Amino acid sequence: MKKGDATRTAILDHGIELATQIGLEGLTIGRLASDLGLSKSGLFAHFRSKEALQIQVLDAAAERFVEEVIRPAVRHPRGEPRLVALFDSWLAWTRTTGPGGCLFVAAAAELDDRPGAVRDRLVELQKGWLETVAIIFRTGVAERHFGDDVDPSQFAHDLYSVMLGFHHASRLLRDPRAEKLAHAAFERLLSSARRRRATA
Amino acid sequence: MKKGDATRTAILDHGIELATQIGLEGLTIGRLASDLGLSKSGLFAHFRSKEALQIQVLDAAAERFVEEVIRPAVRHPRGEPRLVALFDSWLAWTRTTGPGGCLFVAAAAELDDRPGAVRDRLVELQKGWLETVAIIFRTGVAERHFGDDVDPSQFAHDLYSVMLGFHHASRLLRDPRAEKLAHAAFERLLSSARRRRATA
DNA sequence: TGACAAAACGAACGTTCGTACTATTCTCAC
DNA sequence: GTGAGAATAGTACGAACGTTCGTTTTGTCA
Repeated sequence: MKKGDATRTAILDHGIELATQIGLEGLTIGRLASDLGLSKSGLFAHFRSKEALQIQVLDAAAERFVEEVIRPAVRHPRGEPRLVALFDSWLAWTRTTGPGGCLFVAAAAELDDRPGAVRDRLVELQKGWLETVAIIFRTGVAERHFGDDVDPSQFAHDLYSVMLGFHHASRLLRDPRAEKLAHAAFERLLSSARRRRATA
Repeated sequence: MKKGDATRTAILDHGIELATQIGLEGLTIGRLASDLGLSKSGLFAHFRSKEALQIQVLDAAAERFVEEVIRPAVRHPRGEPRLVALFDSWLAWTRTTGPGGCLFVAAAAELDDRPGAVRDRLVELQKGWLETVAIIFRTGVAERHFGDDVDPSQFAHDLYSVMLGFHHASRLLRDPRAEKLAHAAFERLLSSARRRRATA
């Protein structure tokens, strides 16, 4: 059990890249196979349905996401520095994943009206991600960087909105100011979450 | 030339709805035809390629968007009230369009890596929309509701980010708090744009 | 090395896709 | 009411889709 796992990994790696560009539904077994120099049936045998392939692509991407975005961030000091690191590594991630930006952003819009196991898995992953952001934010409340009157899940939602906005400006509009806009929005978000100085 | 235009309109109407749910690419001539009780070839004759159909669906949606979102908003007083109205009518729009939310949000993620005439048209429309938001914001600066140190295009970008976040929470996550989260984010955006009272 | 399993192959399936033709039916101005 | 032209239907096409099957190649360990 060695060769098989190697190809499977290669398939998923390329699958992530492809799905980011043309969508999880647009991801095609034939295309995937010919890109990797495999036969359609040979590739198909690894997964036994397209749905399984899609889910495993999602899971593989999530694994990489944890490794490349979350893990590096939690090495930074709790609170605001960790959040800043998270934001930065997320920005880097959208470049890393290949020319398509972030798979999860692409999949979110694609699957939001398509019930099924793939959608369910994506929702799970996204909820987990938002929860992670909220948890990291809470470390900032504990460190007294942020006010305890700020709802962590609201903060997580707002931060993700910033990221979605960046993705839109950067990937669709090809706006060269995208990164600047995102940083400004992030800074505004942070400053509104910081502890009020004099009041109450 | 009367019957033809009627069917064409019906096709585009249903096309908008369908494209919102399954994407502009997933939008299929056969499906569209059978839904409307037309033959594939009969429907196809109205547009002479799928690309033309997609672009006309986009244009039809844009027309409706102006009618349902922008026009009602500009009937409100310049400045902040107009912006609030715009935000509210946009929220209403995501419900109106059918069960799929906003076509443009869905199309944005789908087409961001697919070069072609459809993408070009979408980018045009989106830039126009952001410009409209910026213009409305400027009326608020003129009315001294907002500070003149705020970049209108940054504001437009931030507002659209809030909308993207709402779409994500509402359509993918089915979060019942989606609307509340969006309103809070919008309020935070507004308050940070308002004129500083005492400083500088 | 030989035996057994894992992995990849090639061909075919039924379906659906977009598009190209031709033929038929409908609509409306005269 | 009829004739012209628009609107729709019908049929066929090549390609690609996901999937199944039986076979062949490759890898692994006793």
